[in-house]
Amino acid sequence: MADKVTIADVARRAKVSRQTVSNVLNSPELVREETRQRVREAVKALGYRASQAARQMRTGRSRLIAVRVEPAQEDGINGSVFDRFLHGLTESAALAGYRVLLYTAGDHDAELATFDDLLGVYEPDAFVLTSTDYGDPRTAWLWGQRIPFVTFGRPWGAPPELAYPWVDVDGAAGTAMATRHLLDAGHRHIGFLGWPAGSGVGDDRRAGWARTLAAEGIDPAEFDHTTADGVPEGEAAAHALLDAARPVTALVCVSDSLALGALRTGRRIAVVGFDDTPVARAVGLASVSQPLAEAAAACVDLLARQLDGPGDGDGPPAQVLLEPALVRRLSA
Amino acid sequence: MADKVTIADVARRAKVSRQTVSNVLNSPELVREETRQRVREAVKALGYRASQAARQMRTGRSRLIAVRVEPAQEDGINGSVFDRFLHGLTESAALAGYRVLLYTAGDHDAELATFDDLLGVYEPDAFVLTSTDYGDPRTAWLWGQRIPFVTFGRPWGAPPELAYPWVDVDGAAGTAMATRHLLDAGHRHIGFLGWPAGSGVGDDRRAGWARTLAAEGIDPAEFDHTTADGVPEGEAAAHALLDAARPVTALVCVSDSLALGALRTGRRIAVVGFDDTPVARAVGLASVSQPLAEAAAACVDLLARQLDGPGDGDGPPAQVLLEPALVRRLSA
DNA sequence: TAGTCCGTCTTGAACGTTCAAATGGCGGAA
DNA sequence: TTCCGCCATTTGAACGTTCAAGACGGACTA
Repeated sequence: MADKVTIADVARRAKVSRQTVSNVLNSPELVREETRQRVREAVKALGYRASQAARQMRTGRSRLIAVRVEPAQEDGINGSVFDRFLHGLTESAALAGYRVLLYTAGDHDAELATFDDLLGVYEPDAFVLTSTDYGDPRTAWLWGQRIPFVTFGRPWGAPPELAYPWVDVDGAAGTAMATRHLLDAGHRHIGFLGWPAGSGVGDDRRAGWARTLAAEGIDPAEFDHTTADGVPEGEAAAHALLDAARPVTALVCVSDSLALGALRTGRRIAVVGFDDTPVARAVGLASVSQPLAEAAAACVDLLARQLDGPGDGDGPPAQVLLEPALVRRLSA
Repeated sequence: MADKVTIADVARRAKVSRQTVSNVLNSPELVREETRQRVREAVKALGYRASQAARQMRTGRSRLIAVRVEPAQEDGINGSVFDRFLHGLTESAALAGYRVLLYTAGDHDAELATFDDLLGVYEPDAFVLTSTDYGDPRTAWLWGQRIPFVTFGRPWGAPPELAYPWVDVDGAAGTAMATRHLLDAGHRHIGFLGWPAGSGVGDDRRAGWARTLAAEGIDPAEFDHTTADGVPEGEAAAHALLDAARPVTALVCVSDSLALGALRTGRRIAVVGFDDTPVARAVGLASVSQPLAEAAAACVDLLARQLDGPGDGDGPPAQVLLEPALVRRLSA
């Protein structure tokens, strides 16, 4: 195992000073073309790579982005969504010269403590927060400390002075798309299996379905059914809507779990789920698919703009809202 | 945002030298009890945390464990397995004073290049490799470079001189358990849906089923069916075994994907899958469950033993084989 | 009494990088 | 000719920690 190659080794070989090597790597325009070449050759010949730790000592930048690994959901069907997002994030971060550092935390308070701990020890340059909810204390905390961060998920109900950058997928557009598709297929009584009001994500998805039905002159209220997430819950809820006075012939669901439950009724109805999880693919369930790799790339992009951009945090914090896609399968 | 608290700040406040503070934190037995107290108070009062970057400069230890995020499988059903493992790993690592650093890589060659890159820049102390296969070049490379690592998965077919530490779950024990359960329920013609021979994991799982049947005087050969992974593949394979001269009445499957396919035949047979993925839970599929949190903890434990242990890598590299559990559900 | 050792604490140096300031050569303007 | 400014490069210092070595006092030993 070769000993560590330092910038001094490169300098010696290229017959220049340490600083010139550093300049070639960080501010090449300061160095004469000929010298640049010579240094670059020495770097390549020796296989030199700048030590991140040493660099961090001077610059205060760790080139680390911290992300929380979600505990697998009880239900777990949605686990793969985070999985794919994380994969995309790691890949995009690497391209931008960053690495992803993981942490876990039980609840929000524990997470704030972990923020503090991480910042003291590993000093990540930024955080990516997922699954934001109403009154999320994490965004306010980070904002207060001036720590760069992005959320994957809109700032549901956050005070407007917290104008931080976020990335999200337009859930309403997704359910609208699904509803439109079912209307085009001739359905009129299109139900919605959703979560209880109060979750930003759930309300957003319901809104897309409701407004699309309303635009056709159909009152959605009667076809709306609220339940906790889960396959059995979905099955029960679907039965309720199927056995109503005016039974539904199609269902748009807020999650694949609920949609899967609807399929298990065995009744001949069209069903569309949400998230295009592996289960959906496996059982032929149509579903709204989130562009997770793009979302991850957008997160990294927004962070890089804050971290590597010019002035300190100038320009308006950008927000990105991505369009989901409807994946048609046997079920619809 | 308070400026960074350094060891010198603590030293000043406790009226001792930098080194004494360092000793209180790293080798408390060298410091007099009274002084220790005083320093500890100062640490707490100032909220001091040792900077990992500075520490790394001196000690050469980054307290980082590198793990590759698997690209979501085509099928994706098994994605959540890695998810849960990763979560456990992050948690266990944190308890041992380490953090998990992610990377991605297309194929084995790209991964070797990434090893080199990471080691040059972030200098992780160790790697955790998942899904090892026959003739895996990664273990040999890391071993050659004397980089500490553990694999989650046995060294299938690796030369015996590569006696590195590993953690795995006894797949054969899992399928044996499943088979035994089906025998106890009165089944005799118990089929196996497996992957083509040549994958260590698949062959291992097949072996547990085969030896349990053989012990009952039943020749397994006739009930063995090999296919690629996937739900449709499982459905087709199950049909083949059901329509054979001596049809099976129960199936043990190498994966939940195949088991799900078997369920979709709609025939009345008992089915057991493998991995206890969310899908299994959702559709009531019995499945063999791997203790992933324990496996992750064991990985961290083996690494910590190498990294924080006494002498340099003395003692035999430990191996851990964990027992899976059978989760009974509607399907069996 | 002098020498040795041990327990406790301090001092100086080093890890590898980049920032800030200094150096030296060269061309052009006064 | 002299001086200034610019370009290319070098030098010294600093980031925060731990290692290695040293200093000091007191107890124990010869």
